[in-house]
Amino acid sequence: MAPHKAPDASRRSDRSRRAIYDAALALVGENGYRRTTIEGIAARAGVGKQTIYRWWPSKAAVLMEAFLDLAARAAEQAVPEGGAVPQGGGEYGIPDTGDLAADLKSVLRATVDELNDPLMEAPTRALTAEGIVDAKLGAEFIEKLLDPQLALYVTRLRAAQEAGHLRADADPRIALELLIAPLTHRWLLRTLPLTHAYADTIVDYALGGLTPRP
Amino acid sequence: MAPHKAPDASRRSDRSRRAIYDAALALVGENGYRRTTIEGIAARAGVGKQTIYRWWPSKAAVLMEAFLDLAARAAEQAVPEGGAVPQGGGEYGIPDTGDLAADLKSVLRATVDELNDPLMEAPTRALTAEGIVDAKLGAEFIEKLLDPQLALYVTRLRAAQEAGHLRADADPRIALELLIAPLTHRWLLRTLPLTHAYADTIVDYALGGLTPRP
Amino acid sequence: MAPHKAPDASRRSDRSRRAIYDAALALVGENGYRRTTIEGIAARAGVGKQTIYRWWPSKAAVLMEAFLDLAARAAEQAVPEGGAVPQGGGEYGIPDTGDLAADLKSVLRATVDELNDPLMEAPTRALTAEGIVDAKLGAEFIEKLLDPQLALYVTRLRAAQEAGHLRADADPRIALELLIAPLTHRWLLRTLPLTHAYADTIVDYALGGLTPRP
Amino acid sequence: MAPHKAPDASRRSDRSRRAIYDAALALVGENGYRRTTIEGIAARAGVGKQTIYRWWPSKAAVLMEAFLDLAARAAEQAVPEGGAVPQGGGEYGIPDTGDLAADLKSVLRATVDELNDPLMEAPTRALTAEGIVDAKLGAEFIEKLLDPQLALYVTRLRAAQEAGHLRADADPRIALELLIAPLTHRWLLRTLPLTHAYADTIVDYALGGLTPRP
DNA sequence: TATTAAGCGAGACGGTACGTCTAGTCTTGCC
DNA sequence: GGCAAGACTAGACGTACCGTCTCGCTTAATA
Repeated sequence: MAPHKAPDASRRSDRSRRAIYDAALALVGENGYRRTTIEGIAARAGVGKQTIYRWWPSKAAVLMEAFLDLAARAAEQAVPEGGAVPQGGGEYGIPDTGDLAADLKSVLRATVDELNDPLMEAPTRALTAEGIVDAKLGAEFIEKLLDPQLALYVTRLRAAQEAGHLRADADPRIALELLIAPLTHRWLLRTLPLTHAYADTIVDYALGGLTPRP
Repeated sequence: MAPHKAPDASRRSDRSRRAIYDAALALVGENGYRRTTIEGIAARAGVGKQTIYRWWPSKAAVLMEAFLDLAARAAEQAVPEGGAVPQGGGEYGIPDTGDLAADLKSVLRATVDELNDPLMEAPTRALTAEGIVDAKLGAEFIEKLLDPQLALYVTRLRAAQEAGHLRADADPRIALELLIAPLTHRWLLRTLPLTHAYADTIVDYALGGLTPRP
Repeated sequence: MAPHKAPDASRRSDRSRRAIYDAALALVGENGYRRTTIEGIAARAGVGKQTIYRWWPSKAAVLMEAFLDLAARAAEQAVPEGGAVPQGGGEYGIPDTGDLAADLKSVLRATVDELNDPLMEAPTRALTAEGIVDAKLGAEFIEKLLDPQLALYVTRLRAAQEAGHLRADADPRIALELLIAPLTHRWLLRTLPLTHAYADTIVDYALGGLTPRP
Repeated sequence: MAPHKAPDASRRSDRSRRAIYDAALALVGENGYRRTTIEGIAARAGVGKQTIYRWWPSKAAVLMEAFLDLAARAAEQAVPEGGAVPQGGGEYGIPDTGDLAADLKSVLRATVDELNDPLMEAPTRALTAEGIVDAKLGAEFIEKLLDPQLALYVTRLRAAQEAGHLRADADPRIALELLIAPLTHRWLLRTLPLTHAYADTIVDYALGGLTPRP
């Protein structure tokens, strides 16, 4: 079952690992995912190709880890020393001011900004596209990046239910998708511009429903 | 004046074109998009490589056209000879029985089935993923495949507005995204299973809203 | 039996072939055989690596052909237009002045000079060494380069036998080895300097024998 | 003052050294010199790569020492304890029965057998070929393996001169090459089979000369 | 007897070249 | 002039070794 003996992770060079992360992210940002090559990453990182092949199975896996590392470092910087460690990668809980609509709009607007950030765009698109085609990678992407963030919505929506601000019979997981999916849709498919106004509208429509209230 | 002389489309071999479509779809279905090569398509189609490079700018473009052709042929078969030609690729208008929720559920369930069809899955995913990364290709994908379908929703939702079944101040375009995006989200990202029940729930939530009605 | 389909030799690029010969010989001369790489040859020749791998099975084979081509071109230059084409690669018959010893000394001195020519040394050594280890290549080397030259000696020695200048019962093939082998030995193994005087002595010893004449 | 500190030979592991010899000879015999790698030798010997690099400058040097060790062990076995230790590697002096031709034939026949021994063939060819290209290694090869053997011939030939069986004006060193070189030539270049009969003929031709005796 | 310093097995590292594969261009000869 | 065929330049792929460099671990000789 294990045709290749695994390398000894305890002797792994941290310097190389970080250099590879940096090079991978930089190159994807500069040239796009397709034109980024493992040889290029190795050269830019000042690293032997084998050092990449030893630790990662594919270019996509390298980029994924680089991305996760980026998120983790961003998190560390945001919550300096011993704060209440958040669960997600980049989201630190959804505020609960008592006004569900306002709270959701605030978070979704932030998400819009994040998606529109040109620095993150190339690697995020690359990774998402890769995950769409490669189921294994996609599962990892979902598990490590997306699910933790979605869990925060579930928490907030459950609190809203307890407060009577959300229908008791609504499934928070599905409700959340009603809010998130339209943003993702516009961003991924580039159908129409992704704006704060759009985020607000989505919240209004989703919470209030589309049919006329009597 | 033009740097590359354009080929004379009138002398183009139809036999080769069809053979290339077939080979492309078959190979993507069998081996996945990544492992499908232009050389492979040419060999399978019994065609010179140059015949592909002469008429298409990229592997993705070949697949896209093959896909559109497939849809067109399916349409011709469905509406044999001189019927009212539908605008979209595979959707022939959304029924209007007067019951908006039922009509939407019926259409979205069909969409679920289509997305779950293993035959279509590989090329559709490949094309979508490619469009996510390659903006030009993505635009073509949206224009030729997605937008015509979405237009049908707009038509149906406007009719609903006129009938008073949909809020008059709701933007049909955004309303439609509330319905479609969650399905796309689950399918693309493979977060959770994509079922008829899910489609129904989405319609219910979207139309009725998430907050309690007084 | 033929796992790889052979390329079509009639469409082969002559320009590339010659460029590869030149690059191979130059690089071996400059850096030695070990440090000469196929990648290096391709780069220097301005040629894709595949063009080398398409036509030759190994670096040694490339060098061998380059060497044979060099010899052939030298031959063409030496015998301009329609002269009596010589059989060997670089030797154009051994003179027959009637004085066997003088003729042999003259030819062997020329051989000494050739072996001591620094331009030819590196590739010749490389090829010979490769042939010593690789039997197939060695056979080709012998057949195409060495045997034609040795045949000239056989011819001359037979003439000497007919003239009574060589023992009638001596095998010309073995006699020839008595003359040639000591030069080769010194050159290959670098035991002692290879000079004209040595060549003369070898001829004298071989012809006259080592035991005292009564 | 010394850029690289020399390793302390007194603490060297004899077990490793022998294991390396064995592995090197075995691998060259099995796979040939080219396909034998230092990593392979280290792995087969159960030794760290550095242990090889610490004590030898090159793969060829390892093989050379392994070869010398093999010869030495063979010698020890042949002359058990305190006998007159011979200088050469495998040759223990040339017999002097008074019949020069017979003595030389006997020794050259033994050499023929040695060269035809399939066990020794691969490493000997590899080492010789390496020495042909690498002058430094070649010099070592000559000094440690070839010259001691040739010295035995010089001794025997001088004795023959004193006994009047060899021309007084003949240079023993050159005479020896007349005898040895043809055998080496056939073996190295594989031109024709190397047999006892050939060895005999060489002795006859060399001693008696090629020209008719009056 | 404890300390220390070297050789050692192991193997990760930065590199180079391998031989293969595909991209996209160019050329030849058939239709 | 489009076409099938395929040779061409270019360059990335993933692998194999190179020679260097730690890492703990024995294993002397020293303190």
